[in-house]
Amino acid sequence: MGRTSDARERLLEAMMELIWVGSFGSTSVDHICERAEVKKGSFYHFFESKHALAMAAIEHGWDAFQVRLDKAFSVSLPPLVRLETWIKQLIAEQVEMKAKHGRVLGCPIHTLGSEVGAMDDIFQKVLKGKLALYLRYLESAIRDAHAEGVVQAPDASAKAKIVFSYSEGLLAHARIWNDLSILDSLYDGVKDILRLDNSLIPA
Amino acid sequence: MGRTSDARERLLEAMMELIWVGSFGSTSVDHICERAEVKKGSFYHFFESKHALAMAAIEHGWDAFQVRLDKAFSVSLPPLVRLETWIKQLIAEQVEMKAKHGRVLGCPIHTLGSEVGAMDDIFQKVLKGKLALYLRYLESAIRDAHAEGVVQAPDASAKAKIVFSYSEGLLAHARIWNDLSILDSLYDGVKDILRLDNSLIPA
DNA sequence: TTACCACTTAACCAACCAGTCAACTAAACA
DNA sequence: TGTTTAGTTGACTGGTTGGTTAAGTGGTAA
Repeated sequence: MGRTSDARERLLEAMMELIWVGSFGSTSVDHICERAEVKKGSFYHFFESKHALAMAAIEHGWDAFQVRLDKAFSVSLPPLVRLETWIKQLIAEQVEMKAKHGRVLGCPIHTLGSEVGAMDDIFQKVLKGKLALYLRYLESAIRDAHAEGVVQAPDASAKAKIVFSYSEGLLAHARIWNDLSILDSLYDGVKDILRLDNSLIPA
Repeated sequence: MGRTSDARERLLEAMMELIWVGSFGSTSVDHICERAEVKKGSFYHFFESKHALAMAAIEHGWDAFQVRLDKAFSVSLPPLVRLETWIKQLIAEQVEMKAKHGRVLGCPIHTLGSEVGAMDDIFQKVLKGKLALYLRYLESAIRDAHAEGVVQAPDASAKAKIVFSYSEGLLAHARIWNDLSILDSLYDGVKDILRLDNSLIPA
């Protein structure tokens, strides 16, 4: 009963875009509504607050992201290929966003998490959950790679955390410099951390 | 002539504190004035805008930080001791801030830089300058360590960038998790990246 | 065909935002 | 001691903030 609408989806996507390009603090409800072509009353019909929309937008964005993660880290692939695909996807996404918005955007979860700090408990809980999930993909691939003997990582969990922090740090660096070429070193950096002399892909 | 005042310094410190604990966006001129116990009129007597104060506060905070960097990375010390002192200082600072504000704050320049992205050119120029300067300390110590043969870093510049991105990523991680213990792995992580089996300090 | 209700619309609110200003105060120096 | 002037004060502005409300509109399902 009643009419249908895609305003909810348009709001989710506008919010994600604005938070990613700018920040949570710099994104106002009016801006979101304008971008989504939705009137303010409709906004509050679908979401009870700006915070609630932000949470839903992160959740929504993550779901799409996880599909790509599942593909990149498919257990059907050799572990080194998984890692290589992950890096390729990551860079491709940044290239796409730079083409779209003229800026290197980095990782939205890390950027948003840094911004709000531990100021908002519920918010932070969601972000921490996603980041922990992300880390698991890396850890599993590195553990498998170690088991195959193609990588030196007796403590796969510790190694994954290093790779993860490094990649997030580098993404933030690229965002601050607004320079895609900074990401060129990601491939070699991960190789270095994992002690791979040759290509990630075995010949 | 005319009276003197330390209101300028109080404003600089209040701004630094509020930006570091929260964010630029969440910090209002009223908050700054309240924290610094300065009336708004006085604020605009010393600084022409909130932006201008933020820039001055970063500059002011960096100057104090650089004194500690110069001490930690003193060429009089063996390169590995420099790196160890750097990590010790970094952690000590985070411990101090957590005791003071109840939160792990991470690196203010990286956090602020991520927040404003490339949206504010002048802002970003200052932040990039500081980060580039910071990187030089690491690079020099790693190059010296390699020359002494105590570290495996034929490309000291590349290695320094990895260590730097890793440390910034880890700091952001600790901020998001609001957990000091995350920083415990910094020591081992840097050792791993630099290929040091034993303690950083030679026996 | 009609009744219901999910959705839409625009006007509205109090609080807050960055920034202005003119009158005022007191410390430093001659 | 008197003059200068850097620093102080509080009231003010116009615009924006997140959020509310009440009256409508039109698609859907019975």
